[in-house]
Amino acid sequence: MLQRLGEKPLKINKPLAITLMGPTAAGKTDLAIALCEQLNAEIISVDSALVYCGLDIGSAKPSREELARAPHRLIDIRDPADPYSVADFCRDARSEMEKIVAAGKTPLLVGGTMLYFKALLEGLSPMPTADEAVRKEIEKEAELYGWETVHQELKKVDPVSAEKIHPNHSQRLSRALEVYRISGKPMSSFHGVMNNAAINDYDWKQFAISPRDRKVLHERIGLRFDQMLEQGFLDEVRGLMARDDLNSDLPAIRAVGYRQAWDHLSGDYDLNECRERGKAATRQLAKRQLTWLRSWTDLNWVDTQAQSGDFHSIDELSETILKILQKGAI
RNA sequence: GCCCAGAUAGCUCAGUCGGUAGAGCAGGGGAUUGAAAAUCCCCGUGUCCGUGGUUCGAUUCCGCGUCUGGGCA
Repeated sequence: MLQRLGEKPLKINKPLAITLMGPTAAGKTDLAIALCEQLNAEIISVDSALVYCGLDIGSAKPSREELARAPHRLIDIRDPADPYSVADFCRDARSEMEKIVAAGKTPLLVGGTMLYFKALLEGLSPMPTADEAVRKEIEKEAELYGWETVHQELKKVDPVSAEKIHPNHSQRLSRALEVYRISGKPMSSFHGVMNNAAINDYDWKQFAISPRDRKVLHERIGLRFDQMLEQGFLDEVRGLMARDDLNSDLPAIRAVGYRQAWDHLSGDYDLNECRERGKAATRQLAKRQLTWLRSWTDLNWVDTQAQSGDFHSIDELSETILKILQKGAI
Protein backbone atom coordinates (compact mmCIF):
# COMPACT_ATOMS: atom_id res chain seq x y z
CA MET A 1 0.00 0.00 0.00
CA LEU A 2 1.22 3.49 -0.78
CA GLN A 3 2.25 5.60 2.08
CA ARG A 4 0.78 9.06 2.23
CA LEU A 5 3.04 12.02 2.72
CA GLY A 6 3.65 12.94 6.34
CA GLU A 7 2.45 9.60 7.54
CA LYS A 8 4.78 7.44 9.56
CA PRO A 9 6.02 4.28 7.90
CA LEU A 10 4.02 1.22 8.77
CA LYS A 11 5.01 0.25 12.22
CA ILE A 12 6.48 -3.18 12.24
CA ASN A 13 5.24 -4.93 15.29
CA LYS A 14 8.36 -5.88 17.10
CA PRO A 15 8.20 -7.08 20.68
CA LEU A 16 9.46 -4.69 23.31
CA ALA A 17 12.71 -5.55 25.08
CA ILE A 18 14.26 -3.52 27.87
CA THR A 19 17.86 -3.37 29.08
CA LEU A 20 18.95 -2.18 32.48
CA MET A 21 22.70 -1.74 32.64
CA GLY A 22 25.09 -0.01 34.99
CA PRO A 23 28.25 -0.42 37.01
CA THR A 24 28.44 -2.90 39.85
CA ALA A 25 26.75 -1.73 43.08
CA ALA A 26 24.66 0.87 41.26
CA GLY A 27 21.45 -0.78 42.46
CA LYS A 28 20.34 -2.64 39.33
CA THR A 29 18.83 -5.64 41.08
CA ASP A 30 16.46 -3.74 43.37
CA LEU A 31 15.26 -1.55 40.55
CA ALA A 32 14.83 -4.49 38.19
CA ILE A 33 12.65 -6.33 40.66
CA ALA A 34 10.46 -3.28 41.12
CA LEU A 35 10.19 -2.74 37.36
CA CYS A 36 9.45 -6.36 36.73
CA GLU A 37 6.32 -6.13 38.83
CA GLN A 38 5.10 -2.99 37.10
CA LEU A 39 5.88 -3.88 33.52
CA ASN A 40 4.67 -7.43 33.15
CA ALA A 41 8.28 -8.22 32.47
CA GLU A 42 10.59 -11.11 33.20
CA ILE A 43 14.22 -10.70 34.06
CA ILE A 44 17.14 -12.16 32.17
CA SER A 45 20.41 -11.76 34.01
CA VAL A 46 23.28 -10.45 31.89
CA ASP A 47 26.12 -11.30 34.21
CA SER A 48 29.14 -13.52 33.69
CA ALA A 49 29.45 -14.35 37.40
CA LEU A 50 25.81 -14.97 38.30
CA VAL A 51 25.66 -17.87 35.87
CA TYR A 52 27.76 -19.96 38.26
CA CYS A 53 26.21 -22.06 41.00
CA GLY A 54 27.77 -21.49 44.38
CA LEU A 55 28.96 -17.97 43.64
CA ASP A 56 26.30 -16.28 45.71
CA ILE A 57 27.44 -13.82 48.35
CA GLY A 58 30.50 -12.52 46.54
CA SER A 59 28.66 -12.05 43.26
CA ALA A 60 25.79 -10.19 44.96
CA LYS A 61 23.40 -12.72 43.53
CA PRO A 62 19.76 -11.88 44.26
CA SER A 63 18.51 -13.60 47.40
CA ARG A 64 16.07 -16.48 47.51
CA GLU A 65 13.31 -14.06 48.48
CA GLU A 66 14.13 -11.68 45.65
CA LEU A 67 14.20 -14.52 43.17
CA ALA A 68 10.81 -15.68 44.44
CA ARG A 69 9.42 -12.21 43.80
CA ALA A 70 11.09 -11.83 40.43
CA PRO A 71 12.62 -14.91 38.83
CA HIS A 72 15.92 -14.29 37.03
CA ARG A 73 16.82 -16.37 34.02
CA LEU A 74 20.45 -17.33 33.35
CA ILE A 75 21.39 -17.49 36.99
CA ASP A 76 22.86 -20.71 38.44
CA ILE A 77 23.05 -22.41 35.09
CA ARG A 78 26.70 -23.44 35.23
CA ASP A 79 29.06 -25.20 37.56
CA PRO A 80 32.13 -23.08 38.39
CA ALA A 81 34.34 -25.81 36.95
CA ASP A 82 32.65 -25.38 33.60
CA PRO A 83 33.45 -22.02 31.96
CA TYR A 84 30.65 -20.04 30.36
CA SER A 85 31.23 -17.74 27.40
CA VAL A 86 29.76 -14.83 25.53
CA ALA A 87 28.59 -17.17 22.77
CA ASP A 88 26.84 -19.37 25.31
CA PHE A 89 25.17 -16.27 26.62
CA CYS A 90 23.95 -15.08 23.24
CA ARG A 91 22.40 -18.44 22.52
CA ASP A 92 20.79 -18.72 25.95
CA ALA A 93 19.56 -15.14 26.09
CA ARG A 94 17.96 -15.35 22.66
CA SER A 95 16.15 -18.48 23.63
CA GLU A 96 14.93 -17.02 26.93
CA MET A 97 13.76 -13.86 25.23
CA GLU A 98 11.67 -15.89 22.82
CA LYS A 99 10.09 -17.83 25.65
CA ILE A 100 9.25 -14.67 27.55
CA VAL A 101 7.69 -13.03 24.54
CA ALA A 102 5.75 -16.21 23.72
CA ALA A 103 4.31 -16.03 27.23
CA GLY A 104 3.10 -12.52 26.49
CA LYS A 105 5.67 -10.79 28.66
CA THR A 106 8.50 -8.34 28.12
CA PRO A 107 12.13 -9.40 28.47
CA LEU A 108 13.99 -7.19 30.96
CA LEU A 109 17.72 -7.77 30.55
CA VAL A 110 19.60 -6.72 33.65
CA GLY A 111 23.28 -6.81 34.37
CA GLY A 112 26.75 -5.40 34.07
CA THR A 113 28.55 -7.68 31.64
CA MET A 114 28.75 -5.24 28.81
CA LEU A 115 30.34 -7.56 26.29
CA TYR A 116 27.35 -9.85 26.69
CA PHE A 117 24.95 -7.00 25.97
CA LYS A 118 26.95 -5.91 22.97
CA ALA A 119 27.22 -9.38 21.50
CA LEU A 120 23.54 -10.04 22.03
CA LEU A 121 22.56 -6.80 20.31
CA GLU A 122 25.12 -6.78 17.51
CA GLY A 123 25.81 -10.47 17.09
CA LEU A 124 29.05 -12.45 16.89
CA SER A 125 31.06 -13.46 13.87
CA PRO A 126 30.75 -17.15 12.98
CA MET A 127 34.11 -18.17 14.38
CA PRO A 128 35.13 -21.48 15.89
CA THR A 129 34.50 -21.85 19.60
CA ALA A 130 37.28 -21.92 22.14
CA ASP A 131 39.36 -25.05 22.24
CA GLU A 132 41.09 -25.87 25.48
CA ALA A 133 43.73 -28.06 23.84
CA VAL A 134 44.73 -25.38 21.33
CA ARG A 135 44.85 -22.76 24.07
CA LYS A 136 47.15 -24.90 26.17
CA GLU A 137 49.35 -25.45 23.15
CA ILE A 138 49.66 -21.71 22.53
CA GLU A 139 50.26 -21.01 26.19
CA LYS A 140 53.06 -23.55 26.22
CA GLU A 141 54.68 -21.89 23.23
CA ALA A 142 54.42 -18.54 24.94
CA GLU A 143 56.10 -19.93 28.03
CA LEU A 144 58.93 -21.30 25.92
CA TYR A 145 59.47 -18.47 23.47
CA GLY A 146 57.57 -15.53 24.89
CA TRP A 147 54.44 -13.72 23.72
CA GLU A 148 56.49 -11.58 21.37
CA THR A 149 57.17 -14.71 19.34
CA VAL A 150 53.49 -15.64 19.37
CA HIS A 151 52.75 -12.16 18.11
CA GLN A 152 55.26 -12.62 15.29
CA GLU A 153 53.64 -15.90 14.41
CA LEU A 154 50.21 -14.31 14.26
CA LYS A 155 51.63 -11.61 12.05
CA LYS A 156 52.52 -14.25 9.48
CA VAL A 157 49.08 -15.83 9.31
CA ASP A 158 46.83 -12.90 10.24
CA PRO A 159 48.63 -9.57 9.82
CA VAL A 160 45.38 -7.61 10.19
CA SER A 161 44.69 -8.97 13.68
CA ALA A 162 48.36 -8.82 14.65
CA GLU A 163 48.35 -5.15 13.81
CA LYS A 164 45.37 -4.50 16.05
CA ILE A 165 46.42 -6.61 19.00
CA HIS A 166 49.10 -5.28 21.32
CA PRO A 167 52.01 -7.76 21.72
CA ASN A 168 51.40 -7.84 25.49
CA HIS A 169 47.76 -8.71 25.12
CA SER A 170 48.27 -12.43 25.60
CA GLN A 171 44.62 -13.32 25.88
CA ARG A 172 43.52 -11.79 22.61
CA LEU A 173 46.71 -12.90 20.88
CA SER A 174 45.97 -16.43 21.94
CA ARG A 175 42.39 -16.25 20.73
CA ALA A 176 43.38 -14.91 17.32
CA LEU A 177 45.93 -17.65 16.81
CA GLU A 178 43.47 -20.22 18.11
CA VAL A 179 40.90 -19.20 15.50
CA TYR A 180 43.51 -19.55 12.78
CA ARG A 181 44.74 -22.94 13.91
CA ILE A 182 41.25 -24.38 14.16
CA SER A 183 39.79 -22.93 10.99
CA GLY A 184 42.84 -22.33 8.85
CA LYS A 185 41.55 -18.80 8.29
CA PRO A 186 42.62 -15.56 9.92
CA MET A 187 40.30 -14.22 12.61
CA SER A 188 40.07 -10.94 10.72
CA SER A 189 38.45 -12.76 7.79
CA PHE A 190 35.45 -13.61 9.97
CA HIS A 191 34.91 -10.10 11.22
CA GLY A 192 32.79 -8.81 8.37
CA VAL A 193 29.82 -10.96 9.26
CA MET A 194 27.70 -10.72 12.39
CA ASN A 195 25.46 -13.61 13.23
CA ASN A 196 22.25 -13.53 15.16
CA ALA A 197 22.20 -9.86 16.14
CA ALA A 198 19.11 -9.15 18.22
CA ILE A 199 19.14 -5.41 17.60
CA ASN A 200 16.60 -5.51 14.77
CA ASP A 201 14.37 -8.23 16.14
CA TYR A 202 13.08 -6.28 19.10
CA ASP A 203 11.94 -2.81 19.95
CA TRP A 204 14.78 -2.06 22.36
CA LYS A 205 14.56 0.46 25.16
CA GLN A 206 17.88 0.80 26.89
CA PHE A 207 18.62 2.17 30.33
CA ALA A 208 21.72 2.62 32.45
CA ILE A 209 21.74 3.60 36.10
CA SER A 210 24.56 4.98 38.20
CA PRO A 211 25.17 7.68 40.75
CA ARG A 212 26.59 10.68 38.91
CA ASP A 213 29.37 11.02 41.48
CA ARG A 214 31.98 8.30 41.24
CA LYS A 215 32.96 8.71 44.87
CA VAL A 216 29.44 7.82 45.87
CA LEU A 217 29.66 4.63 43.88
CA HIS A 218 32.99 3.85 45.52
CA GLU A 219 31.42 4.26 48.95
CA ARG A 220 28.67 1.85 48.05
CA ILE A 221 31.20 -0.64 46.74
CA GLY A 222 33.20 -0.47 49.96
CA LEU A 223 30.14 -0.86 52.13
CA ARG A 224 28.85 -3.75 50.11
CA PHE A 225 32.15 -5.60 50.23
CA ASP A 226 32.22 -5.30 54.02
CA GLN A 227 28.67 -6.62 54.14
CA MET A 228 29.63 -9.59 52.01
CA LEU A 229 32.38 -10.48 54.45
CA GLU A 230 29.91 -10.20 57.34
CA GLN A 231 27.50 -12.45 55.50
CA GLY A 232 30.06 -15.24 55.30
CA PHE A 233 31.71 -14.63 51.97
CA LEU A 234 34.93 -16.29 53.14
CA ASP A 235 33.06 -19.43 54.13
CA GLU A 236 31.54 -19.54 50.71
CA VAL A 237 35.01 -19.40 49.16
CA ARG A 238 36.31 -22.00 51.63
CA GLY A 239 33.60 -24.27 50.33
CA LEU A 240 34.77 -23.72 46.77
CA MET A 241 38.39 -24.34 47.77
CA ALA A 242 37.40 -27.60 49.39
CA ARG A 243 36.52 -28.94 45.97
CA ASP A 244 39.45 -30.50 44.20
CA ASP A 245 38.22 -29.69 40.70
CA LEU A 246 38.39 -25.90 41.11
CA ASN A 247 41.44 -23.69 40.78
CA SER A 248 42.27 -20.02 40.61
CA ASP A 249 42.66 -20.04 36.82
CA LEU A 250 38.99 -20.75 36.23
CA PRO A 251 36.92 -17.76 35.06
CA ALA A 252 34.56 -18.26 37.99
CA ILE A 253 37.36 -18.08 40.54
CA ARG A 254 38.94 -15.10 38.80
CA ALA A 255 35.81 -13.08 39.44
CA VAL A 256 36.20 -9.92 41.47
CA GLY A 257 36.34 -10.69 45.16
CA TYR A 258 36.63 -14.44 44.67
CA ARG A 259 40.15 -14.13 43.41
CA GLN A 260 41.19 -12.00 46.38
CA ALA A 261 39.41 -14.21 48.91
CA TRP A 262 40.98 -17.29 47.35
CA ASP A 263 44.47 -15.78 47.55
CA HIS A 264 43.91 -14.65 51.12
CA LEU A 265 42.71 -18.09 52.19
CA SER A 266 45.73 -19.57 50.42
CA GLY A 267 47.91 -17.49 52.72
CA ASP A 268 49.06 -14.84 50.25
CA TYR A 269 47.94 -11.94 52.41
CA ASP A 270 45.92 -11.05 55.50
CA LEU A 271 42.23 -10.29 55.79
CA ASN A 272 42.69 -6.55 55.76
CA GLU A 273 44.59 -6.68 52.51
CA CYS A 274 42.00 -9.03 51.08
CA ARG A 275 39.36 -6.48 51.97
CA GLU A 276 41.23 -3.58 50.38
CA ARG A 277 42.21 -5.51 47.27
CA GLY A 278 38.70 -6.81 46.85
CA LYS A 279 37.24 -3.34 47.05
CA ALA A 280 39.82 -1.95 44.64
CA ALA A 281 39.14 -4.71 42.13
CA THR A 282 35.44 -3.92 42.36
CA ARG A 283 36.06 -0.21 41.79
CA GLN A 284 38.16 -1.05 38.75
CA LEU A 285 35.40 -3.26 37.43
CA ALA A 286 32.92 -0.41 37.81
CA LYS A 287 35.27 1.91 35.95
CA ARG A 288 35.53 -0.49 33.02
CA GLN A 289 31.78 -0.91 32.92
CA LEU A 290 31.38 2.85 32.78
CA THR A 291 33.87 3.02 29.91
CA TRP A 292 31.59 0.74 27.88
CA LEU A 293 28.54 2.74 28.80
CA ARG A 294 29.99 6.13 27.94
CA SER A 295 30.04 5.35 24.25
CA TRP A 296 26.87 3.21 24.24
CA THR A 297 24.33 4.24 21.64
CA ASP A 298 20.64 4.80 22.28
CA LEU A 299 21.03 4.84 26.01
CA ASN A 300 18.75 6.49 28.56
CA TRP A 301 20.76 7.46 31.63
CA VAL A 302 19.12 7.46 35.03
CA ASP A 303 21.01 9.12 37.86
CA THR A 304 20.42 7.35 41.17
CA GLN A 305 21.44 10.47 43.08
CA ALA A 306 18.89 13.19 43.73
CA GLN A 307 19.79 16.89 43.57
CA SER A 308 20.31 16.83 47.33
CA GLY A 309 22.93 14.13 46.87
CA ASP A 310 20.79 11.48 48.59
CA PHE A 311 19.76 8.42 46.68
CA HIS A 312 16.47 8.32 44.87
CA SER A 313 14.11 5.69 46.22
CA ILE A 314 13.39 2.64 44.13
CA ASP A 315 9.88 3.98 43.57
CA GLU A 316 11.23 7.25 42.24
CA LEU A 317 13.65 5.50 39.95
CA SER A 318 11.11 3.09 38.54
CA GLU A 319 8.68 5.96 38.03
CA THR A 320 11.37 7.80 36.07
CA ILE A 321 11.88 4.80 33.86
CA LEU A 322 8.16 4.23 33.34
CA LYS A 323 7.79 7.86 32.31
CA ILE A 324 10.59 7.58 29.79
CA LEU A 325 9.01 4.42 28.40
CA GLN A 326 5.65 6.14 28.01
CA LYS A 327 7.14 9.19 26.34
CA GLY A 328 8.96 6.89 24.02
CA ALA A 329 12.50 6.26 24.98
CA ILE A 330 15.27 6.32 22.43
C1' G B 1 63.98 11.79 80.41
C1' C B 2 68.05 9.73 77.28
C1' C B 3 69.76 7.03 72.80
C1' C B 4 68.88 5.37 67.79
C1' A B 5 66.12 5.36 63.21
C1' G B 6 62.59 7.65 60.21
C1' A B 7 59.64 11.98 58.13
C1' U B 8 59.55 12.44 49.92
C1' A B 9 52.84 11.40 45.43
C1' G B 10 46.26 9.35 48.37
C1' C B 11 49.34 4.64 50.54
C1' U B 12 54.19 1.78 50.92
C1' C B 13 58.82 3.25 49.88
C1' A B 14 63.34 4.35 46.47
C1' G B 15 66.53 8.37 45.25
C1' U B 16 69.17 12.94 44.67
C1' C B 17 78.18 11.88 45.80
C1' G B 18 74.21 19.53 46.70
C1' G B 19 71.60 21.63 40.52
C1' U B 20 63.70 21.17 43.04
C1' A B 21 62.55 13.70 42.23
C1' G B 22 60.49 8.11 40.64
C1' A B 23 58.69 2.95 41.37
C1' G B 24 54.77 -0.34 43.04
C1' C B 25 49.85 0.07 44.70
C1' A B 26 45.57 3.26 44.66
C1' G B 27 43.24 6.74 41.28
C1' G B 28 41.94 8.69 36.07
C1' G B 29 41.29 7.83 30.61
C1' G B 30 40.88 4.20 26.70
C1' A B 31 40.32 -0.62 24.25
C1' U B 32 37.07 -4.69 24.16
C1' U B 33 33.95 -10.64 18.69
C1' G B 34 33.47 -17.84 22.41
C1' A B 35 37.97 -16.24 29.63
C1' A B 36 34.92 -10.21 29.73
C1' A B 37 33.81 -9.64 37.32
C1' A B 38 38.77 -11.55 32.01
C1' U B 39 42.80 -9.22 29.64
C1' C B 40 45.57 -5.21 27.64
C1' C B 41 47.28 0.06 26.54
C1' C B 42 48.12 5.25 28.13
C1' C B 43 48.45 9.01 32.25
C1' G B 44 53.22 10.87 37.87
C1' U B 45 54.49 18.79 40.39
C1' G B 46 54.60 16.56 45.02
C1' U B 47 55.31 23.18 50.68
C1' C B 48 60.80 16.09 49.35
C1' C B 49 58.02 17.71 58.12
C1' G B 50 59.17 22.93 59.99
C1' U B 51 62.92 26.42 60.93
C1' G B 52 67.84 28.54 61.05
C1' G B 53 72.90 27.87 59.05
C1' U B 54 76.77 26.62 55.27
C1' U B 55 76.54 27.42 49.82
C1' C B 56 75.95 30.79 43.68
C1' G B 57 72.25 27.03 44.82
C1' A B 58 69.59 22.69 50.16
C1' U B 59 64.65 17.95 49.54
C1' U B 60 69.95 16.30 49.89
C1' C B 61 75.12 18.59 54.46
C1' C B 62 74.95 20.79 59.74
C1' G B 63 72.09 22.82 64.19
C1' C B 64 67.45 23.28 66.58
C1' G B 65 62.25 22.08 66.84
C1' U B 66 57.89 18.92 65.95
C1' C B 67 55.88 14.23 65.03
C1' U B 68 56.24 8.73 64.41
C1' G B 69 58.57 4.02 65.34
C1' G B 70 62.20 1.08 68.22
C1' G B 71 65.49 0.66 72.38
C1' C B 72 67.23 2.19 77.36
C1' A B 73 65.66 4.04 81.84
